[in-house]
Amino acid sequence: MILEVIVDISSGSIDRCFDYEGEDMPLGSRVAVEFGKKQLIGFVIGKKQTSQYKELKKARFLDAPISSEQLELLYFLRKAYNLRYIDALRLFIPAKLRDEKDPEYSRKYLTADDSRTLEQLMEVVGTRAQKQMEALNYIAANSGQFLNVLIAKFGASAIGGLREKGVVVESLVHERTSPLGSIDRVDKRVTLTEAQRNAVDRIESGSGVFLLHGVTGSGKTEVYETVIEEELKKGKSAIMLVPEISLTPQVLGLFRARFGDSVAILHSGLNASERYDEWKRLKSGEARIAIGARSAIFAPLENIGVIIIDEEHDSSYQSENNPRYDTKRVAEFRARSAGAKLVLGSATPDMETYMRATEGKYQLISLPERISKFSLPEMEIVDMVSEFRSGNKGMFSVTLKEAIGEALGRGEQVMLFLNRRGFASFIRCRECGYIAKCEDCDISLTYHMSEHELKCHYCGKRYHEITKCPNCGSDRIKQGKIGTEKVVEELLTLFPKARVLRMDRDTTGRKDSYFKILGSFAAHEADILVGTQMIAKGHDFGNVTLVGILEADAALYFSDYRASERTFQLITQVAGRAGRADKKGRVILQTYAPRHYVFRYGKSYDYVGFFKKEINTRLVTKFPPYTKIVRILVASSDEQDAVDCTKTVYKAVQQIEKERGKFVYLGAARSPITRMNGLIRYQVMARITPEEFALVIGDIYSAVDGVRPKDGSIFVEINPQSMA
DNA sequence: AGCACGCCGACT
DNA sequence: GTCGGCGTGCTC
Repeated sequence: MILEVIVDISSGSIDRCFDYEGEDMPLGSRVAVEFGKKQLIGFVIGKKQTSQYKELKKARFLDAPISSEQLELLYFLRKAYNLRYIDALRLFIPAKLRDEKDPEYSRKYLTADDSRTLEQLMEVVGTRAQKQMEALNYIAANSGQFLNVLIAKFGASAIGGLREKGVVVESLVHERTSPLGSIDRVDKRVTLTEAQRNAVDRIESGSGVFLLHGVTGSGKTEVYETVIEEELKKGKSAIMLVPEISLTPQVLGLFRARFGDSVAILHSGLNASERYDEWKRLKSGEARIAIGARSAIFAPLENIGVIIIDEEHDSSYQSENNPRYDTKRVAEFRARSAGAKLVLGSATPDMETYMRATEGKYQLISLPERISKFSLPEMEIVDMVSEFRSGNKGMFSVTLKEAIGEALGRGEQVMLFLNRRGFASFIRCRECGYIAKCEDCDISLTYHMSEHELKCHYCGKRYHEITKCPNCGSDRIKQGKIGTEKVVEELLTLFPKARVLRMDRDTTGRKDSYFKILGSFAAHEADILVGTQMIAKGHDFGNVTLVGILEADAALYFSDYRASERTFQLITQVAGRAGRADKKGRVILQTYAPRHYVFRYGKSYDYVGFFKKEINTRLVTKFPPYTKIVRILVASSDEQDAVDCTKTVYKAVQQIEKERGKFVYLGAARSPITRMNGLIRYQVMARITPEEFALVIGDIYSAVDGVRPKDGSIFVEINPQSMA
């Protein structure tokens, strides 16, 4: 039998089948092959009787990790995102299955030789070897430790000395960092509210895609859990996706408590063998619920009954690095091909999602009421322009200062949000709140220091630098951007006794420090938490009664068409942090644009009102969901090469436009971040109506594939989440 | 991705 | 004369 095999090398020129000889085996089988002179893993995606090649090498069957349903998904991914076979295949299998030579992720573990007493061992080591003695004592006191830990602690030579002297014993230990030992299922009988019951019934009796639009605290989670339970009863399986950031131990604990061992959790904290274990439990059917961040959409489940995407508006569902894909679209495809339902849940749905719901493409289910009697906190909007005019030049308004003082006085906690996204800085007049915007796109302009120009990132239009406000003539016009450090600094001069924690990109370099900071704030080891929107999600702190948003409008002016939408999401999310149970919360929102509609609707938690207003703006300015933004990013170490490649691509896309129809916009320019990792970046931007997009995207992909920067990369992004 | 083949500059 | 640079082409 001739097998058509995709080998495990990700390269454009090898993205095709190679023929091998082998026994009959199912499609999706994993095989061992010799490719050139290398031993590789490969995947069988086709079978045939004859080959045009004479001398075929043999493929050895290993296992069959990919189902036919997943293979369908493979072809979808390939077509929709121009992915290579192997890049898509890799999504379906844990890393472990790619490198078998890696034994069992076990680590060497050293223990003191227990056939002798510690005294005897110390004698062997000798008093001269200080470091070794120290290490030996440590090992004995802790009844052993991993080799790598010991080396990090005492140095390789000291540990080497102990091993040479034979005073320690080595063993291999399979390590599990987070023991997933059996957990008993707690039969938590939740009584659903009428609205929740209704939602469950509609989902269970229907099919297709549902948008579960529920305000913060309306109990979406119970709906998800009940739906999953019902599907399990029908003998089906379920996938539930959550934003990476909300995969907290608490959330996981809740699901484990409800579903016990039938849930497999795929999160970034797992090491390769833990991930493999969870994968195997799903593959074997031992676990029938997969919970995880976006990549869990590829979980090896059969007979899927429901796919749930919580916080569906979250930007982490869009993969920004290869392989690039949009989880919601993948989920929609997978649900349809598996005959499963898809439930998208959010308090602030994505514009596109909600539009589809209004068009009847998705079924809209609303949970308008909060479960608990406590209403959402009151929002106060403080006008920073009048604050500035009346002489307060600081970053805290009088109202906020007083409120912080009061909260601290009562021993309660405060969260302060600083809206700082991306790199771009907008230009704002501090006297009147004027913002420099593009005449054509109504998007804030970005100041480019090197060229002393203002630019629109969506159409590339350039404007002269301005030093005087065109609106009021003031010269207090400058880049509006403040950092968390400055907030903390000013905070400490105002409240010297307050214990302040800061959380942003800089303080959360390591993965676990994020949880550490939140944990320490939850334990009331600090009074005030200052951070970017990172702290807006998940995590409820019972003692937080005041939330301040310092630059509530900052996100409005990032050169991004989603600016208002993101601001609305942020306000809603942040408001959910203030006040719980018995303590009434207060939200203070500082802005230079108090009359902007996002605040009007945000204040009253009126998503639908906001949506209607915003969707109209999108229609007028021709942004998604009324268009698709196609961004082709060219990166090269050589400026001229980057320019040449960009020109070639631009011309090719221009040709496509000429042949297939009219785009809303097409242009080429330097990328907003011109340099990244030593590469010069240029981009071609297009805005295309959805109908035309379907016609031309294939051609655009092939045009891009035909261009190859010498030393760099080129790729296509659809509706990029950020323009960096 | 690797690895081989292949054609031009500075060294024993 | 040779060692070695990395450009191009191939892997069933």
